[in-house]
Amino acid sequence: MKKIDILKKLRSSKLRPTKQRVEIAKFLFEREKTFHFTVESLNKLLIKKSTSKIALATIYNTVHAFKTAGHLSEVEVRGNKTYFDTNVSNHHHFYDSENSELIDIDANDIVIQKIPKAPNGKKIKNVEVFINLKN
Amino acid sequence: MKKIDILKKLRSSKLRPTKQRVEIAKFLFEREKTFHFTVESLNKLLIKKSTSKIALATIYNTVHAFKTAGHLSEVEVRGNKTYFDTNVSNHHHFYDSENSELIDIDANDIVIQKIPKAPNGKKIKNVEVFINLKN
DNA sequence: ATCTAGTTTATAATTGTTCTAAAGTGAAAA
DNA sequence: TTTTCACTTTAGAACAATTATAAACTAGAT
Ligand SMILES: [Mn+2]
Ligand SMILES: [Mn+2]
Ligand SMILES: [Zn+2]
Ligand SMILES: [Zn+2]
Repeated sequence: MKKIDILKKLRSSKLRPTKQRVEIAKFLFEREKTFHFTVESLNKLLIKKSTSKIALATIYNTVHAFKTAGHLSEVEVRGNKTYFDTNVSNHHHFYDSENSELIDIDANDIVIQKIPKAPNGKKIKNVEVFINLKN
Repeated sequence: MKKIDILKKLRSSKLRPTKQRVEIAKFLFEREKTFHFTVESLNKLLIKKSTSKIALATIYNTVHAFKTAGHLSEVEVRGNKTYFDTNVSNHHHFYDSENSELIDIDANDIVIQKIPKAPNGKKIKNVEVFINLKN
């Protein structure tokens, strides 16, 4: 994803392309593979990579804004930190608890044959599969 | 589960059956259906139910001790609170985000037909399915 | 250039959880 | 039994993740 697309992405979400947002967006979205992160890990990586310091509150604000805009999704992982995911399509995960690493699984790589029907008055929004790994 | 069994459960796990542990264990395990809770919710319910106050730190200690002993499992739910489960067998969950409620799904009620193989050097520990609900 | 709503920032506040260290207690040993 | 002591409970402090606050800053419309 090129810089011009980053600007489009922000503008189309009614997010002003500020210096901070562009820098974070470039870091998150200008990559080939899915990126899974916590705000803490993202903050550390941004400190290493860039010269200008971005306030932690801004990283929280921006990540939430991107999530609300549908550019990021939240992943459920054991622990008290929140994990985010640049892959916003419907997909599944391996979870390697040794190093707290998430690995994407394409939606088509898991086929569920039998599934219970939703409780009364409820509908199924989506199905998420976690494959926990060990060594 | 009767009181005598609670005492056995504690003793067999090398946990002294103190007043507090017995009270918490009775509350958690003397019921028909699975119970999903957070430490916060458990604390509130214990305050309502019982006369003698149990320190919050004791509830944390006890819940962790029960988890370590294999009497409770931890469930992954979106959010920053940790959820526990009196069902320690391999099973799945509906998750109703409207009211943050978990509902058990028996392991046999979900059949997975196709599953990717674990990454190099890793093995599959277990597979957890979450069915997110909407209204 | 001016204006203003949106944004960033440092810092405080809040929330969930763990730590600490002093007081209390279950149960084994005397 | 009484004694003893490792285990347990407890209040409160500490810590970690996140959110709120409010003042300074800025993108972009006019
Ligand atoms: Mn989580
Ligand atoms: Mn969680
Ligand atoms: Zn992913
Ligand atoms: Zn359950």
